[in-house]
Parts: sequence; structure tokens; C-alpha cells
Amino acid sequence: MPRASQRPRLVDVAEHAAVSLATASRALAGREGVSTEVADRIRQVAHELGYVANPYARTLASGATSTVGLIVHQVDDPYFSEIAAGVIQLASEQGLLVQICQSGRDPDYELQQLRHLIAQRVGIVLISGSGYDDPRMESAARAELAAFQNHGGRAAAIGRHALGVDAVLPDNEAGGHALAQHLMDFGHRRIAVAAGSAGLTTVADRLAGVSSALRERGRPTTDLAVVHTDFTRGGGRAAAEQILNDHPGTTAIIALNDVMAMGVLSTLRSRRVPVPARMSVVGFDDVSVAADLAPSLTTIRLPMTEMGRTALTLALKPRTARPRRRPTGHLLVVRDSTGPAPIT
Amino acid sequence: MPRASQRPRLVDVAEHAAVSLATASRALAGREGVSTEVADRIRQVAHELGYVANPYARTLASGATSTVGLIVHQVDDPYFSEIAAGVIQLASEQGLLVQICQSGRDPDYELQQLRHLIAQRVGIVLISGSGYDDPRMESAARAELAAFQNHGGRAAAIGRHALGVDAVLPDNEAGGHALAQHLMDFGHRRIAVAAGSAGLTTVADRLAGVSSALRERGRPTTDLAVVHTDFTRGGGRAAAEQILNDHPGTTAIIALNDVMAMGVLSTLRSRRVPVPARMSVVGFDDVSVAADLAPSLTTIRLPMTEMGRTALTLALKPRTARPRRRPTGHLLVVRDSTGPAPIT
DNA sequence: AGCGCTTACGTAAGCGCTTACGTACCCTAG
DNA sequence: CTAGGGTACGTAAGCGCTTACGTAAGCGCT
Repeated sequence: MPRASQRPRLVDVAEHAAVSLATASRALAGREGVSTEVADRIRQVAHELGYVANPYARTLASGATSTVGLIVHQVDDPYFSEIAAGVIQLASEQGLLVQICQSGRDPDYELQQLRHLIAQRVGIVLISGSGYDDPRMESAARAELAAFQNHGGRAAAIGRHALGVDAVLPDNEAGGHALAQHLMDFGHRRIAVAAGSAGLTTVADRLAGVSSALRERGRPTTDLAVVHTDFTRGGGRAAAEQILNDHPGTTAIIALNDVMAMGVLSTLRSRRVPVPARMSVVGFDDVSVAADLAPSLTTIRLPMTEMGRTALTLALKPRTARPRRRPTGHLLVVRDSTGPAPIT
Repeated sequence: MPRASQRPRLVDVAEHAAVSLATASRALAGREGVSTEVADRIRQVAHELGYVANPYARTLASGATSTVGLIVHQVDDPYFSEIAAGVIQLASEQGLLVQICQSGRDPDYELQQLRHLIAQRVGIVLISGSGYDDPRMESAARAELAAFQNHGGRAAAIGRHALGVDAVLPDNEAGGHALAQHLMDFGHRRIAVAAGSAGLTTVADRLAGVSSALRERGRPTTDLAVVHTDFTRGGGRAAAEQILNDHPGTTAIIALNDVMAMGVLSTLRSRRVPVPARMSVVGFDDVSVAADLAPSLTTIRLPMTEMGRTALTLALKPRTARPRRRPTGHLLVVRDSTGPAPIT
């Protein structure tokens, strides 16, 4: 049987350049021990032949991979797609390839995807999405990542802590705080929160920020109605329905992410509740469509694309004794979905 | 030096099961020539050891890859992220991994990414995004793909023809036709098109549908103002500006995709042009946010996620003599961004 | 009994790289 | 002039799999 691949191999380059395999390998890897002229000649020949190293052979021989695995909940969720864009950008600049997995927001499936990626021998694992309040929920993933890192793998988390790896972390609490303050500045007293699933750290952190802002102004926590659904458009719709039905005095809804806010706005529209005249709405993340919603959404801007890049940057650096934490900036972006509380 | 990877290898499985490497390999690959009992024992041992084959070794030995490369313009463009979601879904079901590349809408960079993927020895290449009217623009990619397929690779295109590979194709012309008809039914006479870059087949096809609809109703083509920018939000904004300035009589804008429509709506909002009262707007694709825009967008629905799945399905099937073409359905979704032409 | 065929398994040769180690050569110091 | 040491390169042993081919046993047939 003929060779499967017709692509030029390292031997071909070596022969054409009249050197040995080892020298050719060294020259192309830019390692020392090859004279400048010979190295140049080898590179020249490689280029002429259109030689590109077979990554499978290379990885098998050296053990060093050049592919990064990225786990997101859903690539068609704009929050994650922007993160992915950042990761892919930087990876591409570094000559790395990105393998994407979707966890579908299911911790078991996520763990399975993580194992799969590691079994596929990716060199770097990047994991995004929220973590869980209950540390036991994360312990399996944590153990998997620890073992992976001990075998030379590198990992980083995006918007997620308690995984024992480097992490780039937005200040969810400060963001929630800023949103609540903004609404109170507009005179809102009865505020409802459309929250993602209970048990997620992202939910707890953003919620904690909201609560602390209320507390600072001496507002009773009873002013705050929290409805837990999930971080999807449908979750936002459901939460809004529930808020409208069970908490009639509400004048402002804090959706804990923009995708939920989209659902909230959608429900308010179909229920003919004018925004912001009767109800103010805020989101979190500032996904790129937030500015194009009806009405455009007041939200907290997170630099998702940059977060993706930063996470990969962290993972590319040598590992430190203690996991690093890179905070990300955040910014309150005021648009048309918020206004003064209606006078009742 | 110790072995790089501490993971169990095939030899470990073979030893524990007291068989040879070959038998273990055959059993785990489910190939014949192994008695049922022995095969069961081997699978049992493999499971106990947590054995997962090293894909690098496997690929190197067999030449058959299990990773699919996907080229999109931008993962954070909702059209592409929905396609990617479909591809990743199906790939995951099949135990395949997806490597994503962004071409950034640059044909040269796209070609480079394609070469890179092929050099990385992916088994399947999926390429999305529009093709080019000028066949010479595609010839390099076409040649690359042909060579790739001749070496046993499989490829499929999404929303793109003339690449000499299997393709899943929306009926862009019919979609454009339906949009124009819808607007004419509302009495619009002066229609403008916010088109993506000239030279793209997607643009030409959708435009052709629009023109043919006008022709059928005996409307002069002069009623149609076409502004070429590009398929981005910014492109939509720019096109809308130009239409507003240069074609004052316009009462309806056809954006050739939803992302442009978002830009168009954004400009109309800031220029205080009420939609649909003074100006109707339609898009194309029906990305998931289209329903949440201000106002919700009338558009042509394309099944992006399914298109992604279908493309991978095609690529997984044995190659046929002539490239296959899978049409996709489309559907006019009427929402709030279109209404009767204003009476002047 | 002897032949050939099938079945079940083992042997070993790669796949295309990396890299530890070996070797030839030249330079300098003693 | 030779020992010692550096530099530049070659040799060959893997990395962990797949698979062509070899072999031994079991079967039915003449």
C-alpha cells in the first residue's frame, strides 16, 4: 500500500538538503546545534517542498501538543461565542488550533467533555461558564484538571473559580452592585431579579452585589424578589412571567445576564409592559446585540473577547505555584431600557 | 526519561488481558477476527484501566483522523455561531472533535486557514461563508480541496457552491424573491438594498431574487437602489446612512442578512426614522436575536444549526462521483419591522 | 490420512516525527 | 604534538498505535 499521505515528509526535506533527519528536525524547530548556512538551506528546501510537519507524528514523538481545547456551554450563546472568538484569534496568531466542546450547561456532560478533551491529548484546556456553589459539584472536574496539569497539561478557567487553575474573573459582585445602584438612583424600590440557576457561583456573586447595594441604602431585602430559572432566553421569559404574576409592584428587573434580559424584554413586549416607562430592565455582560435590542439594554460590559485571549495567555505562560487570578474590568453601560421609576 | 503520558496504553490492556497487541487493537476497534469472549474480556480490561486510545498514535498509524475542521468568518457572528453549534453537536454525537478557524472574511486568510487545517491532517473540512462570483477567486481553495479529497479527505461547504465539494445550499434567490414580494404587497415602490460586498455569490443570488420579483410585477429596476458595504453590523449602518442620504424616497430597506439589518435598524433609530411607520426593514437568515430586535425583524428563516449538521452528515458519507447539493428550506417570517408603505 | 479452507490469534513492520547518544572534526592549551 | 573540550552533524531508538502477513488449530471433505 502506498503512503497514506502524499505530503512531503521530513525525510524528503532531509534528503533534498543532503542532511540527516535529526539535523533537519533541529533546523526546523529552530534548535541549536546547526550551523546557520545549513539551517537556512534546510528551511529553504522545506519551503520549496511545501513541507508542514505532521502534528500527529510530532506530538507522538515529543508529547507536546499544539491544540487547545475550549469548553463552553453553547457556542451560539453570544457570551460564549465572543469568548470563543477571542480564544481562536490568539490561538491562530500562535499557530495553535482550537477544539471546541459544548457542555450544554450540564455539569455531567461537561465533565465528560473535559475527559474527552484530555483523552484527546490536548495540551491546553480552557473552561468557561459558571462554577457551582457546592464545591463537591466541582471536585471531579477539579481532580481531572489537577491530574491533567500534573502530566504537563495547562489549564485556565474563564469566569469561574474554585477549579484550582488559573482564572480570568470578572468582578460579578461589583457589577451587580453597580446595576442595583443605577436602578435605585432612578428611584426604583421594588426590584426583581431574573436569576440563572440557583447554585451557580456567577448567580450568587452577582446577586450578592445587588443585595449589598440595597443594604448600603438601608433597603429591606424584602424589596428584592429573586426568581431562579436559567441563563437562557427562555429562562428570562419564564422569570419575567413569574415576576409579573407574583410580584406586581415591581418596577425594575435585573436579569443576571443579557441573554436572560432578552427573554425578559420579549415577555414584557408581549405583555404590553412599556420599557422603561413601566418597567426598567438591565442585563449583564453587554453582548454585542445588547445595543440593538428593543429597547437597547442597560447592562454591565464585560470584555469577553479579551477574557478569552487572556485565559489562553495565562495558560501559555509557565505554571505558577499558586493559580493566578486575572480580574477583568467591567463598566456600567446605560442605554434605553432603564429610566425613572414610574410614579404610582 | 519517563513516558510523557501516564495514561494506560494499548500494551497495558493487552498484557492485562493476556493477549497480543494486535488482538487488543482489533477487539477495541470492533473488527472481526476476535472471538466474542476474548473481545469482551479485552473491552472489560480496557474499561477498568480507563484506557482511551491516543488519537495521535492512532492517526499516525492508520492515517484516518477523527477531527473535523470548520472554517467560519467569525464565530461571534450569530449566523456562523449557529452553524458551528450544529456542527459541534453532531460531531460530539459521533465522537469527533471540531477545530474551528476564523477567516475574518478575508479570502487570502481563509485560504491560509484552509491550508493550515489540511496540514494539520484533519479528516474533514467544512467551509462556510459566501463564495465569489469570480471563479478565479475560488480556484485556489478549489484546488486545495480537490487535492485534499484525492488524498482521502472529505469536505463540504455550507451556503457556498462552486468549490467542487458537497454543499448544503439555501435558496438565496427564492428568499430574496419572497422578501421583495412581501414588501411590494405592502405597497412599497422605492426599495433599497443594503448588500454585502459585491462579488459574493450570496449577495448576487439574493439580489437576483429581489430583482426578479420586481420584474415580475413590471417594476423598473431603477426603483431599486443597491448599496454594497459588507455583511457586518457596521456595514449595515453605513449602507443605511448612504441610502438615507442618496435615496430619499426609499420606504423599505432589504438588508441581505440579519446582522446588516441590525446595523440598518441602529442607524434608523439614531436618525429617528420610525420603523416600520416611515421605513420597513427586512433581513435574511433569522438569527436567533432577530425576534428581539427593535422592532422585531421580518426576515427569511434559514435553518443554520441544521445546515451545520447536514454538512457534516454529507462529509461523513462516502464520496460520490459528482458533488452533492442539499437544498435547505427557507421561510418568510413576518414580524414588526415591516408594514404598509407610508402614504406620501 | 491428507488436503485445503476458515477462524483466531501472534509477530513485526511501519506511520513521521523527536531526541539521547555517538562520532568526526576543529580549536585551543599545556 | 597530544590531550581535552566544544561544535556540527549522524545514528538509531523510540512515541503508541494499526495492519499485512504468518501460523497453528479446527473443520469438513475426498
